[in-house]
Amino acid sequence: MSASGQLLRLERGRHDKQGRRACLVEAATQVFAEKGYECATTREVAERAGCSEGLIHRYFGGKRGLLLAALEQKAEKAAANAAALAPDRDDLHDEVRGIFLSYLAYALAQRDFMRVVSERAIVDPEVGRFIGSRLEEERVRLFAEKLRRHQRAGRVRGDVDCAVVARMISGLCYQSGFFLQVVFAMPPEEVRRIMRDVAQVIVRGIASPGGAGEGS
Amino acid sequence: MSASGQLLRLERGRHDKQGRRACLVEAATQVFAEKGYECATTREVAERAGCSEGLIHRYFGGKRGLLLAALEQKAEKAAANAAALAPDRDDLHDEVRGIFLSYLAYALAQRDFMRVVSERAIVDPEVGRFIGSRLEEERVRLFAEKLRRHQRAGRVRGDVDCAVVARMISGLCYQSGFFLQVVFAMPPEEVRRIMRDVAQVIVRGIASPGGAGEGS
Amino acid sequence: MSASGQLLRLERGRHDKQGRRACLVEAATQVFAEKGYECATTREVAERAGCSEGLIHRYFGGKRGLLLAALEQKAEKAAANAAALAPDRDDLHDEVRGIFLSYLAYALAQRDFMRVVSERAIVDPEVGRFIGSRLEEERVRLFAEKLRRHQRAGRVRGDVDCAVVARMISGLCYQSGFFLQVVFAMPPEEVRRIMRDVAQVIVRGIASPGGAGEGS
Amino acid sequence: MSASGQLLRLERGRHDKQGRRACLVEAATQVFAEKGYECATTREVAERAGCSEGLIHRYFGGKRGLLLAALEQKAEKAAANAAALAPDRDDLHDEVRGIFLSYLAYALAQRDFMRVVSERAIVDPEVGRFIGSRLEEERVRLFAEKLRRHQRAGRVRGDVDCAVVARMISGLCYQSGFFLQVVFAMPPEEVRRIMRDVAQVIVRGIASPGGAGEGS
DNA sequence: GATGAATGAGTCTTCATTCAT
DNA sequence: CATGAATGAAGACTCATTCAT
Repeated sequence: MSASGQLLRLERGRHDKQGRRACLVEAATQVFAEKGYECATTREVAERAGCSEGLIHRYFGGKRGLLLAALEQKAEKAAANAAALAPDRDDLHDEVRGIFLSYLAYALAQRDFMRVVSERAIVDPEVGRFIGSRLEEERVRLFAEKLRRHQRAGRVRGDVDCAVVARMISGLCYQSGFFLQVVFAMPPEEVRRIMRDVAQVIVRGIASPGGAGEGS
Repeated sequence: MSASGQLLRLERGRHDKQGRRACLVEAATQVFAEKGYECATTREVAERAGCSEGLIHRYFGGKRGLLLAALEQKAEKAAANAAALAPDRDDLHDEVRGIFLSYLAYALAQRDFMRVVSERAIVDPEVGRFIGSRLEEERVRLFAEKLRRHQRAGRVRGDVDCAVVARMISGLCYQSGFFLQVVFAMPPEEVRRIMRDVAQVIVRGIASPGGAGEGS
Repeated sequence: MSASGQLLRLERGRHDKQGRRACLVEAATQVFAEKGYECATTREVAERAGCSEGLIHRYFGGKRGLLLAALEQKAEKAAANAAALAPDRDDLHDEVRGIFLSYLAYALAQRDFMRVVSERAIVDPEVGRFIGSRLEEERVRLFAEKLRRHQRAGRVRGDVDCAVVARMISGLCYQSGFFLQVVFAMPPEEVRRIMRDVAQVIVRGIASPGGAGEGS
Repeated sequence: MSASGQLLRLERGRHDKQGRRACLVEAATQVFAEKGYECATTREVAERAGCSEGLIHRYFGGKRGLLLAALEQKAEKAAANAAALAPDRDDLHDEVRGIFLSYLAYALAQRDFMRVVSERAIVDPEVGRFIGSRLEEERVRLFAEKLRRHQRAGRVRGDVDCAVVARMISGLCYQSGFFLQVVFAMPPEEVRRIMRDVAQVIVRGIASPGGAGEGS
């Protein structure tokens, strides 16, 4: 989102711990996204934040700590944004399809930083668990809540475990949004087509028998 | 599989291009799995292969080329193994559930090398596309074939696009096998439980209306 | 001695130049002893003294000045303690042996700070000269005085230059107490045995011919 | 000795492991002596040796390993030189005085590298023990041998433990040669005067009663 | 053709010191 | 006057790659 936003700048030498931390996290998010974690240098982050390299180590304990801080901030923002991305729909099919399509767009926009997060999550177990328990769980919870609303309205079968379906949807979001589109470089329009069909299969799999879940 | 197999060894200084290449690829697969790509050193690979570092560059053009060669070998093996892992079943539910459960076991066994492949696929676009077009497509094709067999037998609705569902299944395999189990460190039994439910939802979503797709 | 004494503490922000200086010197003595001069950080000293790093520079002009101040304090204490450590004896042999043995015990107790002082004396010429002229000369003077008492009593040959012998004794104290025991890690009991013999050789070398200098 | 000798040089890129190691040890000895251990940089050592920095780490495992190697070489040379420095004398007093005076000259010549060795011996326990067991013991053994020769010739009392006196002499050598002259910056001629007197005291302390040990 | 010696560019990190508040 | 935020210079070490033998 605001990764490309205006970079906060503080005049050099100015005493402002909070501001500096924010600058550094912002600069780090940018540089990591552009260069990847390994290729990013603390020096460039410091330069872009307009402060000295030492501060990174004082405040975050090093390069890794800086990433963790950036992740933490990301998680907070993500929680706030997630709900806004796909507004509740009264049609189950619209809901599921909406989740997929909005995530596909989001993943495309965030591709660079997502690469960093994904890579680090794989390589660094602590980051992996952090992502799993903060970002992933958060999204699963949100989706489950959406599904339960439909379930209460009778649009989803009573014997469906919404948490499981939510996890399935979340996983498919990530697989299609990040892996298909970004890693495997599959054309976005093709991915969208696939996910529309996938939404239909899922909806058919969870919709109440006689129910009015199907839109198309 | 044979990652833990006996390490081929050639006497030092012996001229045997084919043998050397094989030694190096095998050693690289091991070292990459143990240390991760970045932390693995060409020196250790050469040592374990029992030859000189220079050879890695002569034969593979460097560390990256070595990984590519290891990937290529992996892809060949994977194609052979894939079919064997989940034998065809006549019950659709058994089929889908079998695919998931066998993949979960496979991912757990291959976790270390899988980490390397996934990480590199994310970081290195060429590796990403290679994995996408060789490993992923291969698996999707295999799954689609399985689904089409059920479709021809009338167990899968005629209007279902088997390729799409195959891709969905493949994505969910990877997501649950690697991300949930390995990256997010979710307990394997919990993942298995989830995927059994997921299989049911999918089957319900694609089974022929009157059909006998449901087992449990 | 009081290196392990209670650490004086002043409430933060309190204005008390004398107290602050004392706190800092005490904290510095501890930290230097524990970590060595190079590895000690002004930050830790400040933390342990309960004040800010900047004060070290304001009061002592930097890390080196802090060491100098600690040394100065040490020299004052040492002068006071030296006499007390080895009380005058009427037997020459007891006197010399007593000097050695008490120093051996002292060196063992002060090993950590002694390491710092010795190292800095070697590396920093100013510190070297300071130690030479304050600590060393002081001790030589004290020992010479002791010897002259024996000389006046006729127990030491009239043609002996007490200052020289005092310096010799002082040097042997340091060599055995610090180098043999601490640096070369020779077992203390062995060092004591050696120094008892050394005392005898010295006494025989300075005692009046017919004299009653020999005890054992 | 040859610290100021011609610096061996190999043309860059030339393959010569032995030669490179020798170059690096020699260059290190120089640079350590000039700058002190801490201030010496591996970069300068490499530059002066005419090779790349990485070699220091490959061959010696780092800066510390380089010092250890330089020390090892020093110890070998020292063993060879020691005997030559103070040739055997038939007069006991000449012998002892000769040992002192030759050491005083040696210490003055070697002052810079000696500073490094001493400092490191104090700070780094492993270096301390190395110096203690290799250099110190070697010298003590040599001196003891010299004394035993005099003892066999009846010039030294039969009840004198030559090993102890040798250690005493060795300690006084180091104390006067390095500490008095170099660390405490006492004028060399004064140190020589003191040590002549010290020699006399020692000789008087160990010479056979009726013996002809005294020269002056 | 194989070896392994040599390269050298590149990075994180540490800390005494300064100076805005 | 005390604080502690910010500085910035400096250095050891790693490793893929090259090339002399």
